[in-house]
Amino acid sequence: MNKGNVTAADIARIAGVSRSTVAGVVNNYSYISTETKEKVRAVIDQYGYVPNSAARRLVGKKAMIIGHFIYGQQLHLTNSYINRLIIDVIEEAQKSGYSVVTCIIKPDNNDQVMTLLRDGTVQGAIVTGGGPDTREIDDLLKSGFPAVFVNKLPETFSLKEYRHKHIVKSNNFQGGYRATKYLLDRGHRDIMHITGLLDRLSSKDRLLGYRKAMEDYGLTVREERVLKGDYTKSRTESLFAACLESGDLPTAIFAANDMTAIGVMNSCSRAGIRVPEDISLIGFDNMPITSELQPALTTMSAGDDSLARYSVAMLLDSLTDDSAVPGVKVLNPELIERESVRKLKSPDSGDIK
Amino acid sequence: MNKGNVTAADIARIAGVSRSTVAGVVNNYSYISTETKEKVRAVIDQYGYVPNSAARRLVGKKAMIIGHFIYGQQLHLTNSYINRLIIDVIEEAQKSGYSVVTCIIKPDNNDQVMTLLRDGTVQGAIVTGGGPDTREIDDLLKSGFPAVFVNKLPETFSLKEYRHKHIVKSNNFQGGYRATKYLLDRGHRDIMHITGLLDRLSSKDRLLGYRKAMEDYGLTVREERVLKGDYTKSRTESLFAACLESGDLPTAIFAANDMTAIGVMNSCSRAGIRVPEDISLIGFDNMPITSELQPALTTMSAGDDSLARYSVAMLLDSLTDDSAVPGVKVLNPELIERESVRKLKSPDSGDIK
DNA sequence: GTGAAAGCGCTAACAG
DNA sequence: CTGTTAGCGCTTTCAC
Repeated sequence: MNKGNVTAADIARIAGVSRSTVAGVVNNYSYISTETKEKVRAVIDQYGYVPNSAARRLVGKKAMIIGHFIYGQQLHLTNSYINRLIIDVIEEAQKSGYSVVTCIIKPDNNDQVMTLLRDGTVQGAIVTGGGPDTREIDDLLKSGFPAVFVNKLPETFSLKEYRHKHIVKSNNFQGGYRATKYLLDRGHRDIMHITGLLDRLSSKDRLLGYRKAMEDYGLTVREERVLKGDYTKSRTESLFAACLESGDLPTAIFAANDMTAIGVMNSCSRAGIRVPEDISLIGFDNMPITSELQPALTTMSAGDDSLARYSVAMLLDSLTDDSAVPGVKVLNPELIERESVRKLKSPDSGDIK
Repeated sequence: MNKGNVTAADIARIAGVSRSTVAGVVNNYSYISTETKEKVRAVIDQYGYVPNSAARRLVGKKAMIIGHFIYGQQLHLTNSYINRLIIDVIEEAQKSGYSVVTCIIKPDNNDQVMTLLRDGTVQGAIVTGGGPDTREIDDLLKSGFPAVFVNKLPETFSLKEYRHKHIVKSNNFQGGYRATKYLLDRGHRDIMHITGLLDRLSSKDRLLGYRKAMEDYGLTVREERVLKGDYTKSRTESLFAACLESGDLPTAIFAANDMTAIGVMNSCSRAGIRVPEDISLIGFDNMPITSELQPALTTMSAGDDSLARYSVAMLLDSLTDDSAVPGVKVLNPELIERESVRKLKSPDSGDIK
């Protein structure tokens, strides 16, 4: 039909009005008569006219595009909650008429990202992910550029520099605490924790939550019960193999993420140890697959789509409303109760020898 | 520092040259003297000048943005290969300096997508997903707009209308055939197939491949051995429960996707049937989780990142090179051999009673 | 080699 | 209520 290059001038000529009238119709200005609007709109529809976005942006109109910038690579391998966040952010933004360009930041593509941020393609940014910050991008984000950080504080974070930014984060301490408390409440005393990468704040916090819960129950954590993992299944399995060999098994394990929990499940299965009959297990992240496992994994949910909901909402607010007050939204992980934890009849001796 | 609104005119003034010289430096034109380039470039770097993308697009420069349009919703629930494709496409495009706006097409957001396609935001489109086509978008794609369809042929597909489009697809027939043949080669004769949604071409083809393989081995397919599933775990489990009840189990099952295979695994586990000792199992899709299961699932890979590689390559080619010949790239699924299939000593009686 | 001028398609003042 | 005019920031002839 047409090649998509119908212009406002064309419409104006065909409809017998001026170019500004066409603009008025497109932007639905109130001072255009209803009949003119209808007439022009008919022509617009007929010719499939859509205002060129570059031209409107040039004259100061918003482009309705936000950026989602994710630090880190090998996303499908680590299979973290970020996979889900990517889609949730898109769906959430679309609901408000925004589109999102999702961008994966790697050590070698800073320039590309910088350009995207500076050349006006995106109006604002959602920033996530665990990789090391790149100075250039971090610097830019420190400027007045609208951004919300999701579960990510730049390494060089200082309250002063970032005070005009929004932050959405899950409370990993609380999550670790609740997970552990859940096990404690079900009678477990000898509880092992397999950590994630401890240079990540999230892992540290989950560990801290675990320790606090144990402490609150008057239990001392034996350091052999804290296995330093890295969120991967393979590392978990080698870690756990050593534990199996020693024959000194806990009654329950709090795994720092679901992948780790899966590693434990597999190790147990191979060793003839049953979950939850012989050992109870709780994960973290609520990966979609966890509900499909046998047994279904009890785990902590960082809030599912609420991370995306809040991030997008906060960003769009700050785009629309200049007076929007930057804020910090903390989401408390929720326990998803399934089948991998068993209630003990009477608490075992725990750490008290 | 600056607010990102440094303009070419600013740079020109500061560097003491004209605006067109700045443009010449930015675009690295050969007729600018090296010293001028260096001088101007220094100023550009210092002030962090980046040409406004809207302005350059307006004068006919490409914006280096492509769209990835995905029909369908609840993507994280069905957990198909599309989740991975989304990321792979982004990474692949970024390698060539392109950014991608990923867009999920739902029944109620056609307008938004139409606009994105028509207003010049994206130069080209990659189209995927299983949902019902929307006429408006389909129409547009039928026009001269550069697009590649990945595992998706519009319902109204006709070779003539789409002959200028690129198509990347996995050969599901071949995949079904190879999966079944693998089981046959390992001595299985009584092989069940649990299908996906049969209104999807992919499911139909996988079923056809299964039938053909059986036929090539001189076996007749008993129709009770073809269970009509819908790619979900829950449906699979209810389907398989009936089968378990009857006591008439096959020696091997070819599941139309990994989720279905997982459903079978769980059902078996609950019924005390071991995989692969009692029953062999092969899936389809090579979801990341399949390697982590116990036993690790043997499955068919649609080519992992090669879908994204080919799609992006084809699209970018057709953007850069007008004379690029549209083509169809068919990817043959590959067998990922893991632990869920057992080799039978001697073929059982199969369907021959 | 470099600068001046035109114009991409749109919107926003300002006249009428 | 509608048309005219002037840019938005950039690239690109075309003179110099």
